[in-house]
Amino acid sequence: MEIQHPSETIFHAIESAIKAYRKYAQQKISEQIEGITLDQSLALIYIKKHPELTQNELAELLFKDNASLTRMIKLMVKNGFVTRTINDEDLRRYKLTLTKKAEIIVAKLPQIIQSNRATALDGITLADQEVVKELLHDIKNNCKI
Amino acid sequence: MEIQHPSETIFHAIESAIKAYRKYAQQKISEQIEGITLDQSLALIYIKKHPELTQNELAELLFKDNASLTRMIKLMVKNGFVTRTINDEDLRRYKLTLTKKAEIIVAKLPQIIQSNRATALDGITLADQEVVKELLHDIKNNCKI
DNA sequence: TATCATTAGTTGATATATCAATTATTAATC
DNA sequence: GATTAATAATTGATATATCAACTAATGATA
Repeated sequence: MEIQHPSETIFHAIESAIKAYRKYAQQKISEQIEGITLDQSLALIYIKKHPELTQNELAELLFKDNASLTRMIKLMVKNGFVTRTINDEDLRRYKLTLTKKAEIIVAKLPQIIQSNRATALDGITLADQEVVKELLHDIKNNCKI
Repeated sequence: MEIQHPSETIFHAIESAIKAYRKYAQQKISEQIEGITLDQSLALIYIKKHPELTQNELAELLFKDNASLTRMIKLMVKNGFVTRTINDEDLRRYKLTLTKKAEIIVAKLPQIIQSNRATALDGITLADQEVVKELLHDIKNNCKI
């Protein structure tokens, strides 16, 4: 049985594109902000905008395993980006809050991220982006078990 | 500055789709073959088809760091999928060869992979796939520094 | 209200990602 | 032919991915 060579598939193209973007975005962030990863940056944005999110919900948004997120949060606390406090309404969960250091970072991020996205999507129409989003959404749904 | 929320972006859609596909593909492989990852499976296919590839070239095809691939190969040798022998023409590189165990696996893989891809791409036209591939290719090129 | 199921989060084990530094070999240049 | 540059692969340090097993708290139900 002859299958299409992996590097010719759409899946290869998808991985290739997202890895290139992540690498580029991380570089651009690192140029201006020290000691933070792309995912940590996104985590800060999410926490700031939706402070009520549970870690599990945050994990899903960031495409991370709960276990990974636990360790990521732990590291972000250690690195002084986030503080964790008890949530009196539900003792299973925690409240995550940005530190001042993180607030300063979050203030800088939008320009960087905006610029990264603009660079990555240069010359690509919004209409095409929507087509791609829909197709990717279909792939995702097709893969639900 | 208000930027588009990360989860609304095309990058989020890309990550979401590829992660769903990888998870699905891994599950389907695991159902039929024990003790091998999706990436290791792809590595076997590449090695079988292009035995002359260096580890660095292989790494690029699999979207892995050279360091990651070194460890992956080491593990595949340990797990009895691959043997490494000296390359007399260039002592810096190695020859990678599939073991019998791996040959049996590689014989089973095409059906599984074919089926996985078909499931993931169900209802999506080839024409649309090409559009997406092109757009992803553009993103990749835009992100080259 | 006692039992059971669900939810939120953690931990251990193992594999992989990433960057930088390093070794060994080969290629290029003078 | 000696020096330098480039290539192939490895290693160390640190972070993350993944699965399974686990604790603790809350919710549902009988």
